[in-house]
Amino acid sequence: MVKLFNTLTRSKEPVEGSSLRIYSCGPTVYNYAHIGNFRSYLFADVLNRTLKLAGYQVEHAMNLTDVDDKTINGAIELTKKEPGKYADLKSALAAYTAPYTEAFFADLKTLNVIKFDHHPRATDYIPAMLDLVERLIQNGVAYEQDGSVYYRIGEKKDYGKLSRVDLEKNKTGTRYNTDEYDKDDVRDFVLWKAESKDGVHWHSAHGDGRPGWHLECSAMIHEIFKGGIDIHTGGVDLIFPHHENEIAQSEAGYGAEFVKHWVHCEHLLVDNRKMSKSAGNFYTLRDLLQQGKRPEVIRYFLLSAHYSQKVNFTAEALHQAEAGVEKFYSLWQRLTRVKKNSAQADAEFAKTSAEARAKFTAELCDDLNTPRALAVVHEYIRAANAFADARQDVVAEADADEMMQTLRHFDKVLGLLDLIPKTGVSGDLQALLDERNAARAAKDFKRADELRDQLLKAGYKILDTKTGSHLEKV
RNA sequence: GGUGUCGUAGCCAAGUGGUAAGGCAGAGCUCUGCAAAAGCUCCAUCGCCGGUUCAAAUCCGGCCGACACCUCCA
Repeated sequence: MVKLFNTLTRSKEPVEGSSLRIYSCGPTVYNYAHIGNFRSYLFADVLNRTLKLAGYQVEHAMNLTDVDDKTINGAIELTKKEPGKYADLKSALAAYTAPYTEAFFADLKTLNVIKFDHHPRATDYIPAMLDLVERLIQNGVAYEQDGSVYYRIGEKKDYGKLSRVDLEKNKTGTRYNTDEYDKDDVRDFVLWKAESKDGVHWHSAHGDGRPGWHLECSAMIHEIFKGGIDIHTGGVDLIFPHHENEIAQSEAGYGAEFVKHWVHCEHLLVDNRKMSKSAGNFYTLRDLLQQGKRPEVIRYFLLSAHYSQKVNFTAEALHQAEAGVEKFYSLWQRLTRVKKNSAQADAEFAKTSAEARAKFTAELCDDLNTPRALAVVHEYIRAANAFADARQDVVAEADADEMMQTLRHFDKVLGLLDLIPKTGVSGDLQALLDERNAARAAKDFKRADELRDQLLKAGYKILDTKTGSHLEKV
């Protein structure tokens, strides 16, 4: 049974049921996603993987926001750059968002995020959104004003239950700019925005317009899951107003319970500061890869802190993550080359392994405690290395299997083994290694050390073991 | 102004009433021709002050210090 902290109740609650419907807020495809975004998507991945490891059936959707102010501005820029190329602004919008959508999927793959079942795009769900708008008007909680439709917050008695924002108090001392709005109440939020024929627009009973930001998630959840969902995830910044508004419109429009479990992931800081373009500490995944950072290291780094805590992205932290990944890989590679015999399995070690697997799962089931899960992994790595040390790298096949099976079990959530760098050792390198070992056997240590340095420069370090020498990528 | 989060060793980071997980870095040792890798050993009383309790990092109050949301934002 997995337990998750529920933002709605501010307490850890069990996830009931065996078949779960999950919706995670995904990217707005107006740019390449940054490392902070990926924390959130990786969090969704860890949730997904953990639930499956714990035996749940999972149907998981992550949306793509492809129509909003930012994407529309991008589309307008496109048409300015290449006048006449696009039939209308809507097709320019599609052209503008396509490469970022593609990049997003590529980036998820780079980080070894398991594919989600659905990736609904807002523009594919306009009818569903308009349907929700009509329901809200019929139910008396939304009203039209100059071609736009607004949600009347005053009608929702428990508005604010998720974020615990008290709009009555917030009304004064506020940053709302009243002049910009034609709404009955400044706090009301827009469901449907009137838009001229020149803008990105769809036809509706209220004239031409386009959806407000909050609308898509409610409509898509309703369409895809035909009802409420079990878990909804997103970054903490979405709690208010986005998720609060989603709750309001979904509950008022569809009636039934909307979301059982709200789970939010904290922000990532870079060098202890909020990441922002103006501060010059804004990194996309692509930027980092270009700097030579490895995806598996980024993945490990993001797992090393609990999702509910801020995590600080620094060069030092990344270095520490790299060391952790190396330890994991290095044991895996050791196991692939260990000499095997047909001796009986070591019962005590089998027990250690089984306990480690169980503990790993248990830690994750406890509100996705990845730091504790990693602690279990490290303890196991130590035990396994000690086991192999004691047997001078000659172990029973059954024991080797046990160890690999355990690492694979960890990897069902860690997702690191798929990203292991290919260690194809060329014949040239192998020849150098052989020559070095021959020199060493002949006690020509000067020559042996020269060759070792040469290999290191080529990017390989030598591991001398009882069963022979091996090269491992640095 | 409102709401909320956080402050644990040089660094990263768990633990939320029973006497401080794990990792990185560092030191010593084993192994090694020397190294590397691996293993073993060592390395903190939890921002400050007060309170509750047999017992507090963990609960309560105050203070100090970071930060987030309230506006597009993962």
